[in-house]
Amino acid sequence: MALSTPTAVVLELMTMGQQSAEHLRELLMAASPPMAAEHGQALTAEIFRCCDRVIAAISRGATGKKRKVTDRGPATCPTDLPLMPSKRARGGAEAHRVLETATAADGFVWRKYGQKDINGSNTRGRSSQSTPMQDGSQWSLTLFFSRFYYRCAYSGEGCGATRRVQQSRDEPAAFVIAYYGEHTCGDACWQEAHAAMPPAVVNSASNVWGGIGVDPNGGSPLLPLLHGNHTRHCHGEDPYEKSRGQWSSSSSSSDAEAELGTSPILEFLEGGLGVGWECVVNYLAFDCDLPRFDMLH
DNA sequence: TATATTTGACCCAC
DNA sequence: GTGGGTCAAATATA
Repeated sequence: MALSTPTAVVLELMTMGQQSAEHLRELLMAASPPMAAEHGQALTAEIFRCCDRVIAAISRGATGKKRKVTDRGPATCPTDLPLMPSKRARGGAEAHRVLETATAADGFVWRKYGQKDINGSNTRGRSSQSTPMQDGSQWSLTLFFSRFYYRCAYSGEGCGATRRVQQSRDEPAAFVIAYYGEHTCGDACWQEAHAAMPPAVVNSASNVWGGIGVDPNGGSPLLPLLHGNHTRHCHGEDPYEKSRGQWSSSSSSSDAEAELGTSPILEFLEGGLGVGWECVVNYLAFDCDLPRFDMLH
């Protein structure tokens, strides 16, 4: 079946986008004054370019290697004792809950150990749109929130502190960070983390990264730094993918296109959807809410 | 090669 | 049955 996969759907949508852009260009050439037509030509060219990039990226991704299916067999460690409190019980046992809008850095070194899509049945906190296809069927593009689980990098030394990061439903521009347990690794880990943690600063006014340092969180999302216009000016790096790397200090923000490309989805959201989507599907949405496609009819 | 991240699967509470 | 938390093999990266 041609449209049975999200990849096929994206390709179909982008092809439709190309057609629409072509139509728009024709309309602009026919009806607009020279200046507007010139502007419109540039815009449609941009749309074409974005569509091409998305299609190319998706096509590459479709042939990429896949994770091998694991055979874990039955109950791996039936004798394992729970290291954490009861899963459900932890919901009311969190030690600290923070609404972060500036930075997720808290000075500790965290290691990501899991990620889950949350509240798939909850319409609040996600966005969706229906997309009629050329074959008459209709698909909905649904954005789910994901929740990220981190534990202290010193968990191997007995530190039982964990952290849970989730996009705020009430305030999508913020992250709710919940802390569980206490750091038993002492001041050492905190100080060590701070020693290697230059302040991460984003000049939101100019949309240029500045004073960028090493991500101290070992994978924790600094996503609140990446909102809004930053989606097009982050040097083309996926903040999650680069969790172990260094934040780019380049100021060539306008050159994002040339440096994008680590992820088809990233390209899709960075360029393919264009400015109109920028405020909605920023990095926050990019990695927390990978688009999903559900058949309506 | 070591280390960190990703992600499918498992387990458990509700 | 479903949602959420965690595990651990596979994979990526330095």
